[in-house]
Amino acid sequence: MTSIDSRTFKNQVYEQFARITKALANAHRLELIDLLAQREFSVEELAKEAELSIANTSQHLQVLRSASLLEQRRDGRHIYYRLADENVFRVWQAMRELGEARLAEIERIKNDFMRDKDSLRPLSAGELLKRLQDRDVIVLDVRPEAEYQVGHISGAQSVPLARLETQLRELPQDKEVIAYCRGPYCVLALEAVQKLRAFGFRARRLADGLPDWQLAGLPIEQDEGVNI
Amino acid sequence: MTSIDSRTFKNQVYEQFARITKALANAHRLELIDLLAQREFSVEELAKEAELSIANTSQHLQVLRSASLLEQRRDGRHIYYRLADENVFRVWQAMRELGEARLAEIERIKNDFMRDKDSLRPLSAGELLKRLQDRDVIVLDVRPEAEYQVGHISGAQSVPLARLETQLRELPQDKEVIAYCRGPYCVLALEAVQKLRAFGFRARRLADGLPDWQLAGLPIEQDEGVNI
DNA sequence: CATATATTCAATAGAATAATTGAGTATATG
DNA sequence: CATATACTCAATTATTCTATTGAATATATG
Repeated sequence: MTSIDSRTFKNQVYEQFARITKALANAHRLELIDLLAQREFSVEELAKEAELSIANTSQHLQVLRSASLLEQRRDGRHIYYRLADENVFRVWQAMRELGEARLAEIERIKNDFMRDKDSLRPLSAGELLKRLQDRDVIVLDVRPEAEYQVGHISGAQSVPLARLETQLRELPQDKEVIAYCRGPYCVLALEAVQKLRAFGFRARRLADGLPDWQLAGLPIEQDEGVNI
Repeated sequence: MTSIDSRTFKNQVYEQFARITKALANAHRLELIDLLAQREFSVEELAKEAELSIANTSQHLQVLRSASLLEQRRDGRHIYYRLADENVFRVWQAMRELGEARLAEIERIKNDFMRDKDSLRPLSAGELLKRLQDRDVIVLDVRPEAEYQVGHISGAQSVPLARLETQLRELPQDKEVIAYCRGPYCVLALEAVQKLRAFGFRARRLADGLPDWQLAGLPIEQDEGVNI
């Protein structure tokens, strides 16, 4: 029963952590994780959102699952995947911060895309929280309704992008409208802000998405009868 | 000057983040990062610590550097590498927590190795802080002295493992001795505790290493004239 | 200025990864 | 119970990654 030596120990430990980093080492899998931070999705839904083939999506999901980053459940013909642990999102969040801090390319890509789309600085979570307490703003969750139901910023109303124009008349003109969506690389809030401004509203977007808000411990609500 | 579409935008962004995750997707590179969390090291030193060939170490370092995770400086014939950003360690820390939470293998490997080596529960940082304030313990930094000089827990004394036996007589017998080292997968504190107990001291180790202590904002000191 | 040292570079071979295709499996539906 | 749906599996090909080897480069030293 002789114990392993310290080099073997280190090799084994770092090899285990590398299982996780290898599972994360792919752009599509990062996008899948970013989606799964919203709610569980079926393979089909994920394939559609990430614009991948079903078989390819399935294989990527299995890579993530075999590194223990995802769990699945079957419901009829569908198999739903979800993040196995809050720490999965924490790692992605830390990675995002590292990338934003160190990779100038990311800044450039964002600027390229946002050019002319979003002249105003997005709000931080802290700023939004304060303005919510002052009852100074209207907050719109512009993600698909299923994601709103699983959890949303307290006081936000669900206005999926597709329904935005028809619901415009219900919004008060005197308050600034803040739109938020999935996260900093989700384009829904950006598009909502553009539309709102085109119709004469003062509108800005929240810098981060719901998962960041939630992890920061800020107030959220969920629709009744929804199991997370 | 037409802006890119949102799919291209997402692909580009996630591809950038994948540059980072790909750089991290290797056990040896994770070990190098864990070492570089202590201080800057030359290629030669890193190769020796991680038990890799020089050429292989150099190539791994360049992979990390091209993902902007490391920076280097030349001093004479030596090239010293360091973490480019505190966020690099934060990512590794988040990864460690995820692995400890999700990979049962890690628990098993640690138990295998620690068996008979460390019967007592290690201290958390919070516990050590309290006991330090009560002046209730002696704290030993058992890392190589160069790492102590760059930064150490306030009040800790430098007792590199190799010098431990000769310095034993200087330690008071009436207080518990707490040893700490580089991190949870560093074996130095474990070995120190074993030795101390063999000589009749009450001894335990700190669960995490200096970088975790430092990042938590807990009190550290550094030797004069040392530039970090 | 020749030599030693520390590191990088280039070439190579073997291993692992990614996307596609088509077949296979489990569940639901008429 | 045959058929459709949702997903997984297996095989293939192209690509990328890893470690090794030996040569090349930059700096220090006698």
